[in-house]
Amino acid sequence: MARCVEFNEVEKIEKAMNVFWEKGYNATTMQDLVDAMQINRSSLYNTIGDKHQLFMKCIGNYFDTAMCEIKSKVAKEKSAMQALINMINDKAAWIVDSEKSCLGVKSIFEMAPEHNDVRNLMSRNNEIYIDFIAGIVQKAMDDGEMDASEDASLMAEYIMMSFTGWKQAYILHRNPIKIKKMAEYLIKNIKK
Amino acid sequence: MARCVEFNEVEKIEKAMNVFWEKGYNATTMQDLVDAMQINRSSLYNTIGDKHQLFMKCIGNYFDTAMCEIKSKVAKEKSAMQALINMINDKAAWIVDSEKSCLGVKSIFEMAPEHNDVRNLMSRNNEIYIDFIAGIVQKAMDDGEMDASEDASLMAEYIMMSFTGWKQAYILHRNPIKIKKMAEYLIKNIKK
DNA sequence: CTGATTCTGAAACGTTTGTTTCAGAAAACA
DNA sequence: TGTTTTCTGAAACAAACGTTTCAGAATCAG
Repeated sequence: MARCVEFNEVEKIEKAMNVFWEKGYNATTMQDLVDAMQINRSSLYNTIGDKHQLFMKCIGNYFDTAMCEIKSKVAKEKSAMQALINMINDKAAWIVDSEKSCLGVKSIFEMAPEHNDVRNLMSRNNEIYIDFIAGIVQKAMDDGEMDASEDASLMAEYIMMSFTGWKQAYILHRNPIKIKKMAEYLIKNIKK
Repeated sequence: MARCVEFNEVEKIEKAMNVFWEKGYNATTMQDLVDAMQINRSSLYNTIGDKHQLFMKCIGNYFDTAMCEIKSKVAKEKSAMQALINMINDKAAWIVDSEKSCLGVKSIFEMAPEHNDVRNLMSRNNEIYIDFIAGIVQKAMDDGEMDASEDASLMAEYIMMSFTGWKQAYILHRNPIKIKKMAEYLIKNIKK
């Protein structure tokens, strides 16, 4: 028998993810990745694959983490509307706190338009995420806590898309107060 | 005396802009640019400068064009609120029509976080654009056509940021109807 | 036409890129 | 311990990158 793989793949993927997150796909070199992952080039190519395959695993992992996080946060809250409000405020705080952009958004604009495999993966993931949020929105509507004049999934997408706009504004102006106001205005709009 | 420059710089910049627009900064090669601009490498370096300088001129030109366009469109409309509605619908239609992403947004997410000169230029340009829209919003508020409970410049930014979200959604799902609904919902929200 | 100057095209530059190779170290089993 | 298999590290690879160079063509003034 021979040796077995000695590194935790998920752990390494996470480190690679952070590099892509910070620099974007094209600006990230294999050297950057090898350095950050603390792994040999050969092992990387043998176990994970080339740059593109690694990237795909990273955005997969990014989504899994995000999905996991939102689910656990929502589970802690009884009121659906309150869960949504928390989510919005959390996102607003996260946008302001994090130095980095958002790997999801960054990848959509950099890669998705010209790389079908990236677009398909992100599209599928995004749909799952939206569906989950739509479920909460529907519950908030059913409970009479939220304006029910619109479709739940449209509202879910509307909320999610706002986050992208906020990130853009924050990259440009670095004004935390503005983001806070945006969050407040969004909450006001979706409330009954 | 010697020869003088024989090409129209603005015209060439525009062609370069379209390449960056389609591919993004890092994925665009000098070869792509030389081919599209129909200009020699030497002339390019002698008159405009290197890749980064060319890019800066491109996003400058992008903004100038966008600013010019919005001003002429707004000038045609008497009602401020109607001008805003037209702008929103135009943007929604443009997002669906254009194969390309948006050079502005693309550059903000790809370049602005790590390139201060890009961020500064785009931040300044964006502010000018927002101020212009805020002026129209203010007029719509003064005329009693728009909900005046919020700050005009916040509302202007809120509208602009929505466009970024729409573009993201359209890249992922290519669903024109969804974008149309988003535009309708936005208009409903800002109306009095 | 002549001479001065600038623009042009292609070739060459030195890096940097993503990827592969391969000899040797490390680990598991008998 | 010996054998087998796999993992590791560094070096090497070809291709592509942004940029520079330079001889010659093109343009002007006299």
